[in-house]
Amino acid sequence: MKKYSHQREAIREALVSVKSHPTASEIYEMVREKIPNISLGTVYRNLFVLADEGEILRISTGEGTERFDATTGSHSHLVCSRCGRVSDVDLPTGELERAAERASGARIERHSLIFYGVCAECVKKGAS
Amino acid sequence: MKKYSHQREAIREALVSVKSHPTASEIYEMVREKIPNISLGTVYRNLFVLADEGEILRISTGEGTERFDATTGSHSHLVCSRCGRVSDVDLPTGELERAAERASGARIERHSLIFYGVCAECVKKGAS
DNA sequence: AATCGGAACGATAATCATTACTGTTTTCGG
DNA sequence: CCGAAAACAGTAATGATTATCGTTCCGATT
Repeated sequence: MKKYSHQREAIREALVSVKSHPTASEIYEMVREKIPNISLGTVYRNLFVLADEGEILRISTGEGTERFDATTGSHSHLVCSRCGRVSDVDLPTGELERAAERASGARIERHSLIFYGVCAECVKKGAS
Repeated sequence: MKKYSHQREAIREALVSVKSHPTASEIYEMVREKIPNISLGTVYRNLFVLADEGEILRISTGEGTERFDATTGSHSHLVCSRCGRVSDVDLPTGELERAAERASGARIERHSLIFYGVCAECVKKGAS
């Protein structure tokens, strides 16, 4: 049976409370303010549990570290090559999976769409 | 100045010779048959050089290890949850980047689109 | 309220892909 | 052929993620 733990709840709340897409260690630091002696392993374990339950999203940007996102609705991500931030991009991508199934004959369950470039904020600051 | 090395050429040829999407160590093993004492570091270094030059593609599937692809044309990938293989999916995705630029105001340079599911081959074998 | 088995925890060690370092070898323009 | 730049092989270091293990907590059942 699945059990409630306030560690898991604190981790989820920490993630929900930010609009950014923190790494496991960043979440670890956030949660440490509530539960100072929480273990990094616990953070990882619960992030994976939450991701399996579909409560949060795992994002692999290919830029080093895994990131997590409390927004589970279908959306894409942008990795800024200038500031490194990962932000959300709202784009209707529902058609993509069906198109890919037609093109490949596979049974597709989910997808990950990540854009790389310079975010709007960094474009505003200085030229290229 | 950039210099020619037959290690780099062997690495590129090894990658071109397969339709799969090997990891750095798999490429290392392939190249070892031609250059038995090549170093794994050399493989990594040259894969990154080739990727920077745009001669090959780096693929981060989020399933542990980085993979490489000699096919540089715009296409997507499918990661099979049954057999683990990574295969190509030909899908016109040129519109995506423009749509994302409109939605986000960013200047987008490239993107990565990865599908997760059961590949056609595994669907044929046994039911779900 | 006390009990018990399973789930989760904290601490810590182990993995393992990727990077960094170092002294030596190769490439290639002059 | 010569020398500086680039690349190499070998190896050590890094750092994120995983695994282990003895202990603690949760919650259904008495």
